[in-house]
Amino acid sequence: MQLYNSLAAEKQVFEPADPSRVTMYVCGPTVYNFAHIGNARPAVVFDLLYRLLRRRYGAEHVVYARNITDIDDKMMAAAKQRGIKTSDVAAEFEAAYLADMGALGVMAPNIDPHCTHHVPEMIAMAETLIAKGHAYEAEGHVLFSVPSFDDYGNLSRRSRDEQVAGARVEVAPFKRDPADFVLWKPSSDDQDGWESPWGRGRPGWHLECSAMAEKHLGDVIDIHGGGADLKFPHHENEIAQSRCAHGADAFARYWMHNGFVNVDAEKMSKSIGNVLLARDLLAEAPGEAIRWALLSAHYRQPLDWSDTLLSQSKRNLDRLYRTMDGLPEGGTAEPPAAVLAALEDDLNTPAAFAALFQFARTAKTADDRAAMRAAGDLLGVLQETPSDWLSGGAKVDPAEIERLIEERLEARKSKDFATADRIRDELAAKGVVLEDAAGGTTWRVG
RNA sequence: GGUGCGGUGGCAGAGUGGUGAUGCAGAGGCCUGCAAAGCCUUGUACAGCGGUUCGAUUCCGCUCCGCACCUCCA
Repeated sequence: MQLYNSLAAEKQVFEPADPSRVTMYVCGPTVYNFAHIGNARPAVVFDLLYRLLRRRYGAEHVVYARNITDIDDKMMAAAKQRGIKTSDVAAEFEAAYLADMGALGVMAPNIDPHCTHHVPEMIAMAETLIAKGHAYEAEGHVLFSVPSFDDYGNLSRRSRDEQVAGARVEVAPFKRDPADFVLWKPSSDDQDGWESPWGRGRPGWHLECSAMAEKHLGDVIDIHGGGADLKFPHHENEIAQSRCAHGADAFARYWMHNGFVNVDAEKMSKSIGNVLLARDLLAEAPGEAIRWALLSAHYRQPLDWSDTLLSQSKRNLDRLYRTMDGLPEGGTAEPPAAVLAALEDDLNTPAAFAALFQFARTAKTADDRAAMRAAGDLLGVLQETPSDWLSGGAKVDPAEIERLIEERLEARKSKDFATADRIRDELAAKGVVLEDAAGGTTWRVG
């Protein structure tokens, strides 16, 4: 299997350090709001990778951790505004996140570490970094000393000079170097906080992932994933923290970054008002169609979300379900080799889709149907029975449809095509499409 | 200003130094009472200008255009 490693900026053959324990960490959501379609993309992309790894190394040999960030200033602000506890905000939106991702076919990771449960580990890591001379305390803060880590900037390919020159944010006076970042910061009485050697405070965002990855996956992990925007500074800082704390020459061996989702060619943002929530999309389209749309472009490319994309995705799935519906059941098979090969080539989902369509065109047997289903298992689609999918969303009672089909059949027998066509048109107006095949008339939702 | 990514047919979107993926939409045909579905056929696609090459959409250079990131946005 080949994966594009952001750290090396090239596609590489993936070799886990230990095939009996393949480790993967992905930056999960900060649970202060409902997940939008952009949040869904990494969840879906790395879910696909998880499925591929499980297939290749065995489900019991893959450990996937995706954190829940439940300490955050935005969350505290939301809680204060609503007069509830931060933990209540977290619980509400974590549940919503899991429900929405589940509807998109995203499997639960093996581990979903919560920041609030790992504060002691974070404090310990900060202490280690101070002891090793990579961090220092200043005015209740603990800061990471960027100049103490020579490889800082390797992932994002930025030299320290450039960063300083490009800095656009006012530098806090207590920083020794403008690039230093916060590991721990003090909390006021009305803010959430934990006791620490530096007083009551809370961890910095970057430290959370390093500490949780260390605890659950070990000092060096195989794959670390996340959105492209996290490459700098978040992932750069994670590398600095973990490598300096562990004295290791690597944190994650492979770094993977997914591209952004735009909406109608514009960046999604609250000010434009074009933020698409996953739950709203799920109300109007099947989860599989949304997932298909998210996978229709290569994960490293930007994806332009639109109504057209979503409806085309639905149609693509209709086509595959129709093919499966016409095949006998009961076969067993592996996914088509071309589909698997495309996916193992850096998750080339568009090529995998193309291979699946080509396979579908010549599919004839129950085993072929099983192979399509197996490909669907890997991609996280084609999980419904074809008849359920094709009749989904019908606004007419199926029994009524059957009665009208019978009535039309009688009309056709007596060559009363006017009546036959009237019945067909009436059903079509309700979204029900009739198909006269050799074996009889079937219907589906158009 | 810095760093990185990208510009492929009506749309989406892979890929490749030489035989023009795939899906949707379009055109023609088969099938059908007519349709639908399916199948077959079809389409002046690779931003521009140079260079390397027997040959470039694919490699190199330049130009134009777009996008992202540059301290807590997936």
